[in-house]
Amino acid sequence: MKHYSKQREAILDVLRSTDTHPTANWIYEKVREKLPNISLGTVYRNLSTLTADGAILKIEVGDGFEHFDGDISPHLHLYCRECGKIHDQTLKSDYITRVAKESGFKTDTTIYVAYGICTNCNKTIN
Amino acid sequence: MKHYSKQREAILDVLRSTDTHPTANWIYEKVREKLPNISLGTVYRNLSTLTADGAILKIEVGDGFEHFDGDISPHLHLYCRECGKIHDQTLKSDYITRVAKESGFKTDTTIYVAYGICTNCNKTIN
DNA sequence: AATAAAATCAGTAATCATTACTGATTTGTG
DNA sequence: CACAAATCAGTAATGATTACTGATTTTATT
Repeated sequence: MKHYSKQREAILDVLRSTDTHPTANWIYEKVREKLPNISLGTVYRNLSTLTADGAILKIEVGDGFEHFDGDISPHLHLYCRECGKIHDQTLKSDYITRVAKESGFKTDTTIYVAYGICTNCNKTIN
Repeated sequence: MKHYSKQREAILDVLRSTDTHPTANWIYEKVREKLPNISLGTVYRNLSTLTADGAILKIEVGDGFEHFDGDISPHLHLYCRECGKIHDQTLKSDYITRVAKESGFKTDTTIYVAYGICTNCNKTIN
C-alpha cells in the first residue's frame, strides 16, 4: 500500500470534503489553512499524480481552468452557462464504458459533461 | 440566414473535411493553404464564435490543447493514452441529455469522453 | 541508530497556448 | 456613394500551468 505525503493527504482531504469542482488555486488556498507553507507547485504536481493514479478526476468545461473532482464514480457533470457552476448527477450505469467496450476500447476513466442551463438559473432568467 | 466571412467558411470547411480532432494551430496551417494571409488570431476567434454558436464542438482531453470537432452529433470520444488519438464512436441515443432532463437541466451540448487504450494500441502493446 | 538512496518539498523562473489589442479592410444598408 | 458595423492581419500581453533547483523528508538496508 502506498503511503502519501502529508501534502498529498491534505489535498485529497480538501477534494473529498467538498461537493464543488474546485480549481488548483482554490485547493491551494484551502490546503494552506492546514499547511501554511505548501506551495502552489506542490498542489499542481500532486493533482497531476492523483489524476494519473485515477484517485481523482480532472474536469474541463472550457472556462480556462482545470477543475478537480474527488468523486471518481461515473457521474454526469452539468455545466451551467449562466452561473458557471458544475452540478453533479449520479448515474445508474456507466453508459460510456459499456458502449466503448463494443468497439474494443479499454476504458479506465469516463467523463460526462452537459452544457446548458441549470434548474435554478432557468427559474430566475426573465 | 447568417453569412459567414470567407475566413470562417474556410475554417468550417477544414473542420468538416477531416475525421480527426485538430488543434487551432493545425487548422491554421491547413487553412493557410487556401488563405495564406489568415492569422492565427482569426482562427482562434472564429473557432470561439463557432463553438458558441453550436456549429462545432470543443473537446478537451487534458493534453494541453483545445481540440475541435466539426461533427456536432452526440458521439463518444475515445482518447487513447497510448497513441494520443481521439477516436469517434457513434451513439444510438443522447444518453446525457435524456438523463440530465430528469433533473430539470436544459442541455444544449453534450461531451462524452472515455480514457483508455484503443483497439489498435491494445494489439501492439507487448 | 546510522547511512545512503529516493522521493518530495518550497520557492521561483520559464513556458506557451490562448486572448486582447490596434489600426486597416471588408461587408451590410439605405 | 456614404456611413456604420463587423471582421480582419499582425502583434503584444496574459496567466494558468509546468519546469527547475537546492533543501528537506521519507524509505530501505545494514
